[in-house]
Amino acid sequence: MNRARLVIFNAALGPLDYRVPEGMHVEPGSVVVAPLGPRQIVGIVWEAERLPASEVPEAKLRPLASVLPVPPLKAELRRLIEWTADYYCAPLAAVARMVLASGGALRGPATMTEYRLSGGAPERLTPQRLAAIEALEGEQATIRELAGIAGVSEGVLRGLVNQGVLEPVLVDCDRPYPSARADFSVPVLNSAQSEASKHIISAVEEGQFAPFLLDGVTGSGKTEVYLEAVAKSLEMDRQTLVLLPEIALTEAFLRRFEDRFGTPPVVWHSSLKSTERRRAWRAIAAGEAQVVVGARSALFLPFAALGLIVVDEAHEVSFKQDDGVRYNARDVAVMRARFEGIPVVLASATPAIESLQMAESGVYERLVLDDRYGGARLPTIDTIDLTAEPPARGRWLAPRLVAGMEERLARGEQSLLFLNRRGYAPLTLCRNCGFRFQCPNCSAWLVEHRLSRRLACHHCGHETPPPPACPECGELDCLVACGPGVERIADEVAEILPEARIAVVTSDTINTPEKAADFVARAEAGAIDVIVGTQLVTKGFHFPELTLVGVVDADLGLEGGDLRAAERTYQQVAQVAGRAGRGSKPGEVLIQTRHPTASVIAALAAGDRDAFYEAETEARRHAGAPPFGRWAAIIVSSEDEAEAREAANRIGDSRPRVDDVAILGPAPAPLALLRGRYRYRLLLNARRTAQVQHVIRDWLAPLRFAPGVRVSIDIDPYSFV
DNA sequence: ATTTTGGGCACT
DNA sequence: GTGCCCAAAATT
Repeated sequence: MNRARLVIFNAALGPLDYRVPEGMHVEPGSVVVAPLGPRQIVGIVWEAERLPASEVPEAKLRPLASVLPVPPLKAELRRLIEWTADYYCAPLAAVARMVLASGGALRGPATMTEYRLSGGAPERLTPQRLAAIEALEGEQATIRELAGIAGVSEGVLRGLVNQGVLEPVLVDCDRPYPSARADFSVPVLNSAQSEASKHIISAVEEGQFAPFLLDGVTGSGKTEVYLEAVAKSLEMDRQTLVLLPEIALTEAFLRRFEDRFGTPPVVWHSSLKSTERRRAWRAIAAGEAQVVVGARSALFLPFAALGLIVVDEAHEVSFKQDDGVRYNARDVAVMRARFEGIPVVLASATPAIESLQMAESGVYERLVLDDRYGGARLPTIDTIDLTAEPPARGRWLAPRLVAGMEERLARGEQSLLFLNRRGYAPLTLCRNCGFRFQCPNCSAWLVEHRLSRRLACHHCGHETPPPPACPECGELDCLVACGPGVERIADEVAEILPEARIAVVTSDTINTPEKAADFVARAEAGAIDVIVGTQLVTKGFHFPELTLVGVVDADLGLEGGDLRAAERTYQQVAQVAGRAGRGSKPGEVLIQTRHPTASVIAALAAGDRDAFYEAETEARRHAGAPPFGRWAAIIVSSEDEAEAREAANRIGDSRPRVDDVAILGPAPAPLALLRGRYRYRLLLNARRTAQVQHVIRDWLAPLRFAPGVRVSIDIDPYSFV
């Protein structure tokens, strides 16, 4: 009898054995439907031959129900799933589910009915019918489309269908994507660019695992470099995956891609509609999608013939997924490239310390672009010490920054103010009694948003309109906003420069691809004088008239004791600084800070990247932080505070003694209440060589917790909330 | 995760 | 005996 061992889509259950009925063919990777209790469930065949018949008695096996009409998952992808589950301590089923993210695609081709002329003649030839028959010669489309082509009503055509003049044709709804052409518009690269791209291109030709760190200053033309490698991959009929951190602002990238290859790439992100998702998924699995540009979830797509992976802005924190399976797409991308035997390019102007370290130790090949493209110079950077040059009372912008903006406005140039804080004010309190608006579900203040007239929690989405009176003391009109957000900075700019045209760019205002495209178009056309934005504006934009960048509060990211705070601040400020002076006019960057001598700020001001990396690398080495040591977190949460604490304490009490692993906690997590769940955390700091995952698995395996208690493991954590 | 089973208990 | 609640077991 044929057995198959399945990974079924149920995170709590391990692999289960089934009987393969007579006449059904399955192989490892086949996607099948299997009975589980009273339900039918999707699973992936993990092993199909040489299965030990012993463990589960044959009589207990139920037969597989069906094989789904999709190509079996390749061994390389199954290996990636196993590695990801193993490394991140996640259930195999949870990782496998990410691969089959398009439920619709599993059902196979969706069809729709189109019509074409059959050659027959209608019983009565009315003028409309005659016109339609003449107009539709050689056409095939849906009734609606044909009606448009022929200029008659759909009713006329339905009449022709009834009489057999138009015949139905079943077609696949998922139309093929237009072909990208490697030779559509070949750019002229400067010598540094062509040198770098030569390395990647020859790796694509060789078709072997080869990791690259494409390390180029902002504006140096990294995209052109890797697009030439994409062109080579296209020529070789291999697929390419380009991972981008924020899919919301990829309009500009898609346009560049289209300019280069004559057609936009296939896009993949979480807010695709189900029909788009199915079309993309099937084209990727069939090997027809040539280039896929996607968010981190695209990493687990079932490419038929992957030839190259590019991770653009590889330092970006958003590549780390922090719910469900907690994985870092940058690192998994390198593993996928290794399993597929293909090159992978990590591109960044501000690489993560971990990536630089890999390059320095020779694991990654480092390709450097030192100069800006087209002779543009890097901007001059200066700090504004807010203690010495304070803003006017009730204001947040120092006089020197204001003067700079006035100058730019007078010259018809653009300014950009960066503040990584959405909304109007991060805290609202009552002037009378001191009441502070707090989220009922999270340990966080509610952020006032004036544009949308609401108080909002940025962690759980809780929203409430601002009340006219204090909910505590009942005093009317007593609420005061504390601290600045981008909306408040925009208000301040409007007061100082009443004639300036201001754009607020945050995920609240730019929340669709259309709005993003509109913003870019207006900024390029010079219809915006001042851009006020959050991290959304730190990367990807190329506005030649933008000559002044102001960092409103460079100290913001340094608060809170996050392990990567210094690195993230450096990256954000360096990236946003890189928006200045990208055209022929020189750029200037002014960084407002209360700690101008802090090493991060000083390095930024001196434009001394190496100094920052050296200091930060030393600090990491000293702290046993990545890449010299490893961190892991165990997060315990429950809607019941006592249950969460009790579970965390039980985990803490049974901690193992391991030489190379220090275990800290449990302690309330920095966000002790998040989305209505109380959270406790244990932190592990291990030597690089320690088997942290084994330690954690062995530690937690025997423990059982109350229902409603969730224990999640975060390997290489980024977010320390 | 979801469904089934079975024990304990109150009630008839 | 029956119904009900909840915990434990099973799901191949």
